[in-house]
Amino acid sequence: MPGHALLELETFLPYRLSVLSNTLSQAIAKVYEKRFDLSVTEWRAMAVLGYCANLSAREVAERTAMDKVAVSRAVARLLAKGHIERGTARHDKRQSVLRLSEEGWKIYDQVAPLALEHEQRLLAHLNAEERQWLARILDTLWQAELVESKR
Amino acid sequence: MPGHALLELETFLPYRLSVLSNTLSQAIAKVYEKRFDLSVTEWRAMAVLGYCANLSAREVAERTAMDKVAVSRAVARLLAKGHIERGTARHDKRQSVLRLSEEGWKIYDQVAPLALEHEQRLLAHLNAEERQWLARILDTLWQAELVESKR
DNA sequence: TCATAATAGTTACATCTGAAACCATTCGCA
DNA sequence: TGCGAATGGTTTCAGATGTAACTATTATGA
Repeated sequence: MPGHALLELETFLPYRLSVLSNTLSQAIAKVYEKRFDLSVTEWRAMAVLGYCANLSAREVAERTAMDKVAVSRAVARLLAKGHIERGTARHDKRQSVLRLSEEGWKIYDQVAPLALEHEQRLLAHLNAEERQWLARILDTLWQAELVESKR
Repeated sequence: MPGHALLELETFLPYRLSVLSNTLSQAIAKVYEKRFDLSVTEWRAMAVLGYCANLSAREVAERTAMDKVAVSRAVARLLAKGHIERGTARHDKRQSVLRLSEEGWKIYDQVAPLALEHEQRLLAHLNAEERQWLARILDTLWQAELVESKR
């Protein structure tokens, strides 16, 4: 095809990242979606609340990189299922205060190890040197892209 | 939180890949969605057909990592817009044969350079050594994850 | 202190998406 | 040959998603 730009998907970074990340996320998701009836957004919210309790919905959105509508819906479903509890911030009645319930913790304690295990299985294919480079490179790209996207 | 697994999203590989890849894809998509009225799936199909013409829908699906329903719909819309042409395989009447139209090429020739440029802008933040490591690591993870996902 | 703007979160609507059912064609094999 | 299974592709339906509009509350500043 003379005269046309050469865009080869197989070696195109955004494409490769996208496919890799999707198959990876789905592989983990498949497990907890069936077994615990949790969507990806729901699990993300739970994951972040398991790591840091008493966040507002906005804070959950920031930390999960989901938008506030997605968080609102995930929170509604998690409340309905009894996986989280919601209070209101004393100093600002607009803000909610979210945390895992007793039940929520039980689920978290099953899903989190699964996720970590999957990550380890994947990282096992890399040696120590490669892991360090990967971490470093992701940091750099992350920074660069976040700056770009805010312009 | 004693006794609970420590899953920190900020350093969790699948999560980092997912966020990075999404912001990256969206950044590029935003441009051609507005300017050329193309969805991500539509552009993916065009990209692969620009690189290799006369593919069947199934082959497009394989190369774009989209499922066949998504491809079917993207193809339908691209046909309606006149961006691609469709024939039938001589040896198998079930299979379609897809290629960019004259019009399609005109759009491809504008979007592909944009995408490549965005990739270059991102890669500019990495030095030669980092780029090599990244390519190598992605290869490895790609292989590993595809094998996993097919089990 | 009051009016306006900004923020937290929800709702409504239109679009997108995936799973499963579906049709047409081809393959495998007795 | 011919019949059941497999394959390529489309349609349907139910659920997910993003944008924009909305309510309630708090911040700002004349």
